[in-house]
Amino acid sequence: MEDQIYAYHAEMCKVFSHPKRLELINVLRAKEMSVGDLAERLGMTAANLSQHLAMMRERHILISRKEGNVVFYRITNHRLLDAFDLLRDILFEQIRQDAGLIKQR
Amino acid sequence: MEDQIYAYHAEMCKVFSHPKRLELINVLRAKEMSVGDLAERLGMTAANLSQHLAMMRERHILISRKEGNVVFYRITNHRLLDAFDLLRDILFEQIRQDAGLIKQR
DNA sequence: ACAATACTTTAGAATATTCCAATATACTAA
DNA sequence: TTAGTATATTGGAATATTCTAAAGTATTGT
Repeated sequence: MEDQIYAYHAEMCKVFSHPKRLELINVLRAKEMSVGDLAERLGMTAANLSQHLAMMRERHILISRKEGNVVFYRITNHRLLDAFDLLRDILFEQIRQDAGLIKQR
Repeated sequence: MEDQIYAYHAEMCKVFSHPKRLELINVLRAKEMSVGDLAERLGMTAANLSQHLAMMRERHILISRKEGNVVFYRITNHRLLDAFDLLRDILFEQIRQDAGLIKQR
């Protein structure tokens, strides 16, 4: 039971463990976007992007909306951005500290 | 440059993307622990655990302290636990919502 | 109906992650 | 010095992730 929670937790975190998926989340911060626009913005093929989008949709991180021929994606729960920001902040703190250790010598 | 940040960000998040590493972080929440005790608590071989510990050490998530024969590990930056808790919370929220959708039918 | 556009899916190769088993290292105690 | 304990590292097999290329689906415009 507890193990199951860790497993789900890890599955959700896998979303964050790819640079392009992080960029995607950051780009969708303010507004929804079409697959085509996202592909251009991120410099990826539509096929590859679509795979990432699918895995994030399955995990309920993103939802899509179809308008004619075009599919728009947006972030499901904006608290996810709080997690994104917090992790990035911790990273920056760490980088500053590591830099400090080098300077000290 | 911006790409580099996403790459580092993703590297840090990989720590969270394995159930046993999450459990490890959660167990080290309150206190440092020896490798032996951790191995027993998590039900892993010392060798396997040691590999996870090494990757977390390299990313400066954990630090170790040696006392005689025994190595103790602890969390470097406790803000990481805030991220852990936030992500878990988002997960629970999601599970509740998904359950709600099923009940509605 | 046909071609074009936007996106998705599938198959498979390349790469990365994970685990186990065996060996290596560091320290302690006899 | 030797044996024992605790941890780390290495090599290799099993599995998972990622990307590319090609084919598939849905919708629009002619």
